[in-house]
Amino acid sequence: MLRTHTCGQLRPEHVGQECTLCGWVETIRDHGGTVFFDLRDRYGKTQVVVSPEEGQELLQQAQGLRAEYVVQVQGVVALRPPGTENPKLATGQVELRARKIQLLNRSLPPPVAPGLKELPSEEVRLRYRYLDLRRPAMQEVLVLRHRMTKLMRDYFDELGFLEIETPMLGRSTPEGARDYLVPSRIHPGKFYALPQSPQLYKQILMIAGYDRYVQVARCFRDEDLRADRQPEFTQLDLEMAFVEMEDVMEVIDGLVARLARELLGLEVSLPLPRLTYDEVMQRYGDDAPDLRYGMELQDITSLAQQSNFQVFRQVVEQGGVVRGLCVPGGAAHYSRKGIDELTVFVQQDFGAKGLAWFRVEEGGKLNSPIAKNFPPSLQQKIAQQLSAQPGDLLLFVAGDFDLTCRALAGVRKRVAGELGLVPRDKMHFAWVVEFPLFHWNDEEKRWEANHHPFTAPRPQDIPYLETEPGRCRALAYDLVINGSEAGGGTIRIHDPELQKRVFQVLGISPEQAQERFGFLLEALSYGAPPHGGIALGLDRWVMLFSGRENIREVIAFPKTQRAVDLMTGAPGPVDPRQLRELHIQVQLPPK
RNA sequence: GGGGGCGUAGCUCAAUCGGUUAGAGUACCGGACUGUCGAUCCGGUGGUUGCGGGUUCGAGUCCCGUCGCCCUCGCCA
Repeated sequence: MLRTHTCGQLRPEHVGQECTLCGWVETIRDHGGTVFFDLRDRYGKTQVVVSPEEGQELLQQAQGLRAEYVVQVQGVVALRPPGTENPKLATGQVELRARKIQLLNRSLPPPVAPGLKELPSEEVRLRYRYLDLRRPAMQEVLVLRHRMTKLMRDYFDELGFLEIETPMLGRSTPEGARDYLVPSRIHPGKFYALPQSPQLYKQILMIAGYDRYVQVARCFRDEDLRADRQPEFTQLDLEMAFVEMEDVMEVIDGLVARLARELLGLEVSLPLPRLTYDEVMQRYGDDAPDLRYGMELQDITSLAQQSNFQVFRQVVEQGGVVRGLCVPGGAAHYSRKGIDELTVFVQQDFGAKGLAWFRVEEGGKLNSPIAKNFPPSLQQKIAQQLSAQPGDLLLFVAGDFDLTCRALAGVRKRVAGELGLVPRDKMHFAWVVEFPLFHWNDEEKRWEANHHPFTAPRPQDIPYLETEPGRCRALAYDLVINGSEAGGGTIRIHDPELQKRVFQVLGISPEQAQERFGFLLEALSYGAPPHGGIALGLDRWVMLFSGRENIREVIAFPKTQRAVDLMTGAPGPVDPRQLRELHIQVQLPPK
């Protein structure tokens, strides 16, 4: 070893000991006669002192050091002179009096480093990720990620789960997200697909009798990126045989409680709340609502119908709804200009026709350019239904139910953020259950699976599978943390006949089903046990538990919004010979 | 594919209504200094204002195009 201790280790008890530290030079304080510098590694910082008594050569060597040089320092641990202790450092009681400095490596002036007072742009941080990762904030989150993953593995190990790896090179299935493809050299014109999730393999494992499977699984989806979405991400994936919904949810409840306790020191009471899909869509317009604050949605369709406001009346006549929410204290916070911005927001982002608004005055009187269309008694009823207080702002969207959900959920999130209504120190966990099994794709005029085509319907809904697909609810459960979809799972279909019926509803012909999932249908025919599972978005969990607002902050080497790795330059061109071997001809899009 | 924001020294930022030689802090280079910890003090180097075009007597500033980064809608079973 090149060192005897780490830079976070030395304490008064080490005083007098000869020791050797290795690390990166942080700030250098050169007084001409005496030189101080902080030596840093991932365990902490220790002040090194170079005195003139140790000789001119050592002093000059110290004066030649620069930020991020790598050095080995041999010296004696000493108590700092009274009054010069540094309470900001864990090692601040002591210092290392250098006797010998070995320069292990130089560094160019770093564009980003722990010693710099200003954090550079994310672009610079990503280009020099190895420097960015030296910062304590990045180390903290990677340590948290490690601890969380280990706690998860320990927890499932205790419950008898086996971690089993599944292939990265699989087969493309056209359902779901766009695949990342890998060409086959041996089979010209054929491709593997990287897994979007280990879904089919884990079902096969259940059939194979490995009744408790878990995996920290890398997944790939070639879709557009977001603040909480990377093309390559990690799931804590698990599957259990001989279980019902509640069994899987209970296992995850236990995991949530343990992680909250071990990582955050929080006690979470179990079972976690269970809400139905219909309920959250009514109350929040969002299947993953942030339940740390209120501002619930209210339906005023019948009241709107009684008004003289043509916009509302027309929408209602055409079968639409009018819904809204009450922004506490919003009347003062949102000027006319601020409300205009919200209006543009719902129009541009969600396609709403507009945003109706009222300022609430004393006695439930509503003030707004459109208030004249609402008789005083109606104004009072509206104010009453939204539990509005003077000074509040009421916002309404009219349209079909789905549109009002999306627009108002967007408004609720945005307004809560702008008014600081989100208690950022709180954590809220909840389950959302009873999702529709299918949703209607209006463009392609067909039913699509809401989760995936292997999701089991509730037994009581099976009779309506063919007649009223929209009425069928799934044995599905999403875990929502602070308004983020943090995990989702389902009970799977284990009956090949039922699976065939679902394929039929989805417009997947028996031939197509055979072609795409023949192996699964076949496997289901060889004694498949009832089974179900869940996948947790590990990156999002780390985000939520560390309070980071961006998924790139919890991934060591993330990609930009255009899916580029700024450090390596991936994706990059390849040698024509490689393409020839893969039988691939590239046709670039016309410019 | 659509909407929005940003792009000036290695890094973080400034530059009035379009007006003189594009400034500051920090880093870097040189000098001074024996208890600092964002050391301090003195001096200095450093610019294709992302790129290309246009308008103008004159463009960092206005217009068009393009590239990059971020947020977002669509998309993400």
